Amino acid sequence: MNSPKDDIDRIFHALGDPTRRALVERLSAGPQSVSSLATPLDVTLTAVMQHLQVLEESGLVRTEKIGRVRTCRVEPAGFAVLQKWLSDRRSMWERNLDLLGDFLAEEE
Amino acid sequence: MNSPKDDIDRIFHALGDPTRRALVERLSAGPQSVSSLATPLDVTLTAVMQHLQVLEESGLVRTEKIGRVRTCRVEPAGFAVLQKWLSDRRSMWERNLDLLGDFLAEEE
DNA sequence: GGGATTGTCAAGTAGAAACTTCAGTATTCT
DNA sequence: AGAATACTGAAGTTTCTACTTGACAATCCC
Repeated sequence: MNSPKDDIDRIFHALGDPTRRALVERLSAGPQSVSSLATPLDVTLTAVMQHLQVLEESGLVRTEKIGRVRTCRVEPAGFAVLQKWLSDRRSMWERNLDLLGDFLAEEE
Repeated sequence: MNSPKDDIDRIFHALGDPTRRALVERLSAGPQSVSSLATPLDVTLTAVMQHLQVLEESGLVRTEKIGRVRTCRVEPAGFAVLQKWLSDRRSMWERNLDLLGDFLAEEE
């Protein structure tokens, strides 16, 4: 019962928050621990944890705890869903423009 | 003073709402009036108007009023910004994987 | 002109989301 | 063992957001 519709919902919701997007951007440069992610941000560690949980549930980020440190990294598969949504939209309106072109061509 | 950072912020925020995403998806199939967009949705016309305003401010949708009807259509340029953000992230983590590969190769 | 259609504006409300504090646990370091 | 580090969980607060209602304006149709 985990439809792709829900996936894309969670993904866009996750990226809708600027702090979470900043986390993703920093993780794109490479894996990091929770506290190193928190350091430059002016929010508490708890807040960062909550953001990471949202990101993880959306499938954009994967985390793994070893010893007492939890390492976070980007999960490319999540981004593939986003890329697909974008491509689907584009192909839709491009098809419409083509149809319009055909129509106009037949007019003359 | 309209940095690309703000652009991407508005774009992701706009798409973070499922109703707005539904509007975008339907507009991808072709231009529509506000009321025809509102009909299948179980929210008021006013709510749809508010969503469209957010979408327009984000640059994802363009609207034009002729007579009493406002026609809405997708604005591809807005999506290009989104596509670029996505490509930038991907190229970042791909580069990192390459570097990791090089490092591992030198190990042996 | 009069009624129906289509959209706009202002103000208010309910629920969601982000963030905080604080207390607690597991792990590592000395 | 004791102190420091890194995170976890529960609970409360505040700010934001989606949505509504109701009054109003412009346009179209008969």
